[in-house]
Amino acid sequence: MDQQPSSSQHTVIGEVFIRRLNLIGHLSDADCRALRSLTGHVRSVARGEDLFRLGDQPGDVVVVLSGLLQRYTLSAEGRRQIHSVYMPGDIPSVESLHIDRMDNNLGALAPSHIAQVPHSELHRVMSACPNVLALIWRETLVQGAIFREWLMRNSQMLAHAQMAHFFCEMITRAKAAGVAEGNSCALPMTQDDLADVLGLTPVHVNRTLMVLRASDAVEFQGSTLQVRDPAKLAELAGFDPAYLHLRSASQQPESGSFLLAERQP
Amino acid sequence: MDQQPSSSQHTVIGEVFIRRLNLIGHLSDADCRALRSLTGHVRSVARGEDLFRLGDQPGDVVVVLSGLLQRYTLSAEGRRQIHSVYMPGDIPSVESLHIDRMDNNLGALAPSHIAQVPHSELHRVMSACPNVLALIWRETLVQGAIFREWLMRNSQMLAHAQMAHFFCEMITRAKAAGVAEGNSCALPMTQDDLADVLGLTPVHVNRTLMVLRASDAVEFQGSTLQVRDPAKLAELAGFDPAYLHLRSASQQPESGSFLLAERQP
DNA sequence: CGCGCTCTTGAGATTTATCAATGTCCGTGG
DNA sequence: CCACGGACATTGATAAATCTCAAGAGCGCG
Repeated sequence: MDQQPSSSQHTVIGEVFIRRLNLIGHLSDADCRALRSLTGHVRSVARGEDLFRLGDQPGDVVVVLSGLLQRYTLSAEGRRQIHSVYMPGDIPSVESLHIDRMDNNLGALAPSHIAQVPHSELHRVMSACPNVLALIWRETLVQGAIFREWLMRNSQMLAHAQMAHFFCEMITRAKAAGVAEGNSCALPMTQDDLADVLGLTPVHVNRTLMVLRASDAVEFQGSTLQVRDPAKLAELAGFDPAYLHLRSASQQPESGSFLLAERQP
Repeated sequence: MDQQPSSSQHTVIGEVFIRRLNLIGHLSDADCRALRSLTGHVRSVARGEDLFRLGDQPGDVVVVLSGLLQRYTLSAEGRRQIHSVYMPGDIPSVESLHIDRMDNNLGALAPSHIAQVPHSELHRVMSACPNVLALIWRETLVQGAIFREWLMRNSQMLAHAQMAHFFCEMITRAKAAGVAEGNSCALPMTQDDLADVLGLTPVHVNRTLMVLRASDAVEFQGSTLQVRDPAKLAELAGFDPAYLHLRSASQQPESGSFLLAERQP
């Protein structure tokens, strides 16, 4: 893994915001200019490391540059529920702008690079650009819509359909973010992690995974998700991407050069 | 049921906002004055009736004055998942301010009275009072935190613990909103509705309910929730109200006279 | 009085969990 | 270069939680 300078990286951070907000709305030139002025610092996180813990009062917003982050809680009996998985280009902790105290944890599922942007920086830009404020607010609401979909998925669907649904969401988001290659994308998480996303047992995840693999719809192995038959997968999952509120579901921007692509040769 | 005038009801609507926002933050006198200027109109909704449907583009925000609302989706196989339950004093559809298209449905679980406030009215107040904007944003984030907790509950907990958890949340929120009487509150929903909250079968809900009743911790009958042993219930549920982000968990305002209390004599 | 909605009960099927062991891959240190 | 350890994946056998189907009971309301 190459060493990242932990100094300020204005351009990179602004571009991530611009790209992400453009996926769910429209930015004016002035908005973009303001966003490019955002400053913060980049650092790397090891798998298993936490950025914020329950009860913390973060002063920064996090941006994922590479790797994979998780938002999770531990239930009373010590079981982990993963609430979200964040891929490069995502902005995990926007809601900390207006909720002071973390009611969950933010950590890394894989070695990752992130940028941290002070709240004050974002407040500065938002008060200058009402439209940016509206879109960042919308971003938090889209994340809320995803929570609802996950609730439906985990509560109402059978294991194989749940899993297919999760894979559909991941590949759709990866394509929108420009971090997919065809119908594949990096998904550096273990079967145990997947179990804690879906609320299943690792053993059952393993067996379900083999069923999906046999159906030739999708494969999840070696930290990579490969969708072999998108139509079949979507049907298994009953997947409708509307809840992601992407401006255009078919959107597929050119590869995101500003993201630190984690290539394993 | 008494007939409500469907004319503008400035005072009532403003007071609901003031009370709700004061539960999760601080309003200045100027904020309150501005909120009292909100206008909208009141109407009643029958059980089973929908206010907004998937795909709609609402122009109003809804405020619950009496009864009980649900937010729900139908899964691919036609199963209903209830994502939220809204009691008097709650503001179900705030997120429609910045998400144009509904990705779920908003309907009534019981005959209810609601007020509808045009988006333009809220935008007017929010642009005059940044603090009101921040608190309304926070309100949407708190709703997101509740989604996360429901995800954890439905994915990780056993039926009886899930149910205890839901009841804990309801009584806590009812107390905070001032619509509880001691350790009881109105909860006008059926066992089938409860099943679609918890992602269980109505049959299993019925059996689990009897277990809880026998444990003498809680009773849910005749549209009323009665918590007999709060400590035992909370322990069963592993309940920690932190995710509700109430300013003070022990807060118990005087009975909300401005809410149209639905009294069944 | 009877109909519809909700609640209750029973018996058996299905899904998923649990426990425990084995297998595989890979990096590290001797 | 090989042995070892650790993390992750796979397998088998059994148990537990929950679902399905089906029928009956209670009760409010027209």
